[in-house]
Amino acid sequence: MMRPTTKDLAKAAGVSRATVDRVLNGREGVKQKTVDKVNAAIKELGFVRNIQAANLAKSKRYRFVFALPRSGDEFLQELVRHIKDAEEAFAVDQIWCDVARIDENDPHSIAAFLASLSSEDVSGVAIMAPESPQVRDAIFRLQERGVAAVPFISDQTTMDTDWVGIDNRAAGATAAALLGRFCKAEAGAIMVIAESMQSRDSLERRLGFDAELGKSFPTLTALPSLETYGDEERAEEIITNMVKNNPDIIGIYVMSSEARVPVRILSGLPETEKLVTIGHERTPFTERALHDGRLDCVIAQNAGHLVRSAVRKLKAITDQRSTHRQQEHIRVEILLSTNL
Amino acid sequence: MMRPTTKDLAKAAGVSRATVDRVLNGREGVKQKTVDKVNAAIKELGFVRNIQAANLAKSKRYRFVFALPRSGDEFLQELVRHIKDAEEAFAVDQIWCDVARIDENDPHSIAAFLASLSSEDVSGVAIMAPESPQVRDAIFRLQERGVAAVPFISDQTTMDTDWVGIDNRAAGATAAALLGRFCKAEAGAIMVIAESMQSRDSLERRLGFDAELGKSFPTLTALPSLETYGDEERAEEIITNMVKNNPDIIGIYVMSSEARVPVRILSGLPETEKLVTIGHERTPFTERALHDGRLDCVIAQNAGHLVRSAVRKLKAITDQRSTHRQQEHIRVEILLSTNL
DNA sequence: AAATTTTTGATGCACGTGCCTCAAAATGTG
DNA sequence: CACATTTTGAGGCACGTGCATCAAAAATTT
Repeated sequence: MMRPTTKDLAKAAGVSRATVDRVLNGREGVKQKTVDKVNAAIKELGFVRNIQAANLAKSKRYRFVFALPRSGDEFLQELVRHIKDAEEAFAVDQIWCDVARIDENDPHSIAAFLASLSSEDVSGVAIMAPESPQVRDAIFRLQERGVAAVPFISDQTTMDTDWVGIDNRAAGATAAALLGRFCKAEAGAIMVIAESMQSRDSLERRLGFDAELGKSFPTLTALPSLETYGDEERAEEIITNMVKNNPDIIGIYVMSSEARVPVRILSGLPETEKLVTIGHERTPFTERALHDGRLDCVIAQNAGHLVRSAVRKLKAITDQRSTHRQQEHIRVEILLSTNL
Repeated sequence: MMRPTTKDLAKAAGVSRATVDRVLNGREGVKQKTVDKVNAAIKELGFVRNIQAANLAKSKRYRFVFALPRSGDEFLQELVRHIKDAEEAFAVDQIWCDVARIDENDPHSIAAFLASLSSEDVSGVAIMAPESPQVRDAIFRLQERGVAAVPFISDQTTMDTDWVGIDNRAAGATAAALLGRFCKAEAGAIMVIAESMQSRDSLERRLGFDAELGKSFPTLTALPSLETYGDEERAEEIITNMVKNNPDIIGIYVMSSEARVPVRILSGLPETEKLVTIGHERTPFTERALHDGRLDCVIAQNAGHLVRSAVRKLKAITDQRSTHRQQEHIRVEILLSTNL
């Protein structure tokens, strides 16, 4: 019930507390033999450094920054809200959280922002930005300077270990599985609406979607992805066209994380009223849409979990601990009107 | 970026650190006027006690006990596994977790067990047991002795504030919604299999199930609940009978948290092979069953979340903090083979 | 006003770790 | 061997809070 302390360690290893300190904090000028002795004692006693006491001694405080895109609709607001909540919840652990807005389409400015952060005043950053060489480099240099970094929701291929977000392939496959099972018709076409197919996230969702549809529902065909580019007029035009030209549409998959515009347009078209429609992310809008039937199902990643997981990961990296993968795995959630 | 300390508080309130200490820890012999002064300063500075430092000073360690039923199959094992994991993950916070097995059907022995716990060596208990007057009383006395307590998965009506578990009504409703949508037939009967309808959990699931089925799928009828009482032979007999006598069964809802026995029996009956089947809880068995199609869907409460939520709640109570409800809300998860 | 009680202040140690200084011991070099 | 260099030890202060003790001040009673 009592954890061994550095004092116990010193006694067990037959060295002084000063030497234990040197080994624990990786300082210079200790003979390999002594290092080994201490490490052996650590193992034998099952010593775990008391981080609370260490932080107290160092007056350490954590400041974590969430770098989020400047543009975005409700889902982004949800994230910001949960970051504010987390700030409160983690206050007892001496953790501060901040939001910084970055221009997602300007890798140069993102890199510049990351370069401006010093480990003096920022312990870690959660970055939501599409991958690009500049950003990847900036993240790398950030880590070299001793600032923890995790990709947040948007993935950076190079650092998949500490990634915080869902498996987008699984998300797409889940959407397909539900669409397939919800559609009563024997055969037909599925309309797929995305914001853009440039991002890895969209591509992976589409891959997962097609794979599952082909495997489990071969009588359903997915139409080519419509890209709205976040432009409302364009969205209206291409969606209306697609509906007019494809009378055999029996289901709709809104792949983008902001479902508001597409769903609003769809509910204005009488042809799509009774079609099975699936969207992404829980927001005030999608909640309402689930209730009144404009959406039949929502595939979501829990915004609160995302934020808290990012915080825990950043803290673990800062503390030089390993994270428990299992605990930090973000689930692909399925929302119906019954389980909100 | 720097939190105010008790020193700052003392200065701001115009009193000594000793008096601040008396007020913060509710000791006797302080004039009301002085108490008010200190409280005003707390508010003004936004003072938050540094729990890490306090625990260090008190050499406080947390020991939490999970009181789980003695009998149970895979789901219980999952819980135990996650408790072991949590033990590791929370070690940095000086938290120890233990499992104690109780006889769920003997309220007297449960009460005796709870009575044996003293706040000296146990900080809190998560209790998984059906409600009964004896247990309720024992929990009450436990709390009076300064031991935190939360109902765990099985609910205790009287203390719904700190309850850790899912909304079973919503779980039942979700099962109904999915069964309804997954069944391609126009009309038919749904078989419902439970371990026992004595527990509140089962009753609430059934209530939610019937409500949603009646509301959204009026052409489907739910048959009376079959109760297996955890007896394999009995289960085989009543399930087989029910299938023989109801050729119009088109879906099956296995309501109990241990789906193994019923599903095994069902897959031995040719009549039920292609029927839509929904079960509860993620276990090695249900995962396999999802993959090979014996189960179409699983409604689950995340065992890891349950455990960690219980630990955080118990810690918050012990620290005399309020918990963030939002964060601790356990979701009704929907699992398909695509989102495991 | 004196005696008593209540309230407050001053001070110091403890918790486990980080970090510093200075001296002592061990090791290596010519 | 003497000397320089590397490695280790001893000790102490700091972090923010809890918990003592003892004396001083203030309020209350007689």
